[in-house]
Amino acid sequence: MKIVKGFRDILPYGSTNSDSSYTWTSITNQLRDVMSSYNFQEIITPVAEYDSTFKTGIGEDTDIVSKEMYEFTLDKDNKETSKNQILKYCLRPEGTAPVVRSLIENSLDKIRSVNKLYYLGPMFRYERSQKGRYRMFHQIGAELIGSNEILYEVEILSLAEKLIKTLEIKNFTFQINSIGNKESLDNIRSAILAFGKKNKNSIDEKDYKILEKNPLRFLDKAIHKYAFKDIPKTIDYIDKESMNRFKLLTKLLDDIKFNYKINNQLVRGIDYYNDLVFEATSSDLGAQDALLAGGRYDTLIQKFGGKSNESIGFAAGIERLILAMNRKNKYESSIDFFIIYKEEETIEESLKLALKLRNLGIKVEIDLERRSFTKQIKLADKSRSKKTIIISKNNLDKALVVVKDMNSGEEDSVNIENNLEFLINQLKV
RNA sequence: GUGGAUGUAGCUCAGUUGGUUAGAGCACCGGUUUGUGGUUCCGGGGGUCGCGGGUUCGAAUCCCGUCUUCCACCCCA
Repeated sequence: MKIVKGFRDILPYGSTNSDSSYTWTSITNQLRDVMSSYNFQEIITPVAEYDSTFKTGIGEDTDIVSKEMYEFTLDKDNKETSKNQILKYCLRPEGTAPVVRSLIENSLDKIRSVNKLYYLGPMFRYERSQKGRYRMFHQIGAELIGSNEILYEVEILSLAEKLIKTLEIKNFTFQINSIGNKESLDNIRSAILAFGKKNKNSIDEKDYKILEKNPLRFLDKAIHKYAFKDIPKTIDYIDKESMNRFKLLTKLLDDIKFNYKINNQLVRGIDYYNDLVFEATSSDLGAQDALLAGGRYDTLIQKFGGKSNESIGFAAGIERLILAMNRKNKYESSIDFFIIYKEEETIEESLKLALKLRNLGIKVEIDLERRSFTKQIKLADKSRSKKTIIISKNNLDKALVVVKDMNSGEEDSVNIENNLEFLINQLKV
């Protein structure tokens, strides 16, 4: 019995932040709250899709689709569908394409002219795993579908930054670039291709193949190996409108004191982007240093058969965000009250009180193994209870219990028959 | 897919040129001490030494294979 390679369990007593369920939920809740504060609403799509969603969405030539997808077919399908039509499923490698698929399928674009959506869930890519790169990983992403208003770009970038800052991640950098419209992309490609041909002798055979197949990828990944001067910059080839947009965006970002660097070599490994592309990296992560990445994708909805709908979005890797937080055991589970009985004969009354408090939504633990008083208070301490309720037979006859604050050591006597509110109020202090 | 490391108790690791019932600390369980806890002391459970072959009288230790995890390439979140 073994977990799938590159997949991970998240456990109740995990030793690091990313494999402990308590931390995981605390963090994802915080991220959700940020999305919510920008009024993005959650969309939950299935983990599996037909392969066409990603082939037309991301592009067949991308690494993600051509070699990293978990694809499978089911023999059972052959009986249900016509024999010459083979259904191919895949586990989703990213979130944008499914969201767009769902948006069109459910006519969300007709219900609202602008949709502000976010998703959070597992993604799957068949890659060699290493630090910050797993075959099953989680992304939280935002998609703003239905407008090319440049202020939304500001909003999206600010949202992305807010996610990072909320987790108190320190060493991060935003890089932005514009890759223009489709035409300018073609121009950039041919410019890089021409540049590469001119310098063919000084480029490795392997890199030259990348160059021929995907010039943009070469620009993004391989060019830093060489000390070329006059490398084509995307910014020199983009159309005038895109150029103006980009200039305006940088001005708006300066106005709100958003910290960024312009990287004219930055492109993305997914085909659907145009104009703005961006990426946030962390210097604390090693080789897999991208915390989040995204950009504008004005033509994707049309590719899926929807009406023209300009859009922008990004996705953040949750495991990487947690790694970049660079702190251990910051989040720890605790309980409100640990109920301790001095004499075993009061155990049933103690349990009754525990159940009563739990019904009020209070987090209560009690040892039901009839352990000694000393043992119980040690357990209370170990489970990080804020307070203990100490029950003894003498007090119980008068409906009294002792409430002890485990931090200060202070004790109060409380009447549980007519002053239960006192206990509850204690939690707010 | 390429290269390099790793794998001994739940965790972090010892284990000497192969030699008899494989160890420590932490954690866990029980007891003890501390006025009702975070301390002290004592005891206990728990390991097919990643897995499979091979060499040997004898393998955690040597050889081969395989798997896992990690690091880098690559790719990306």
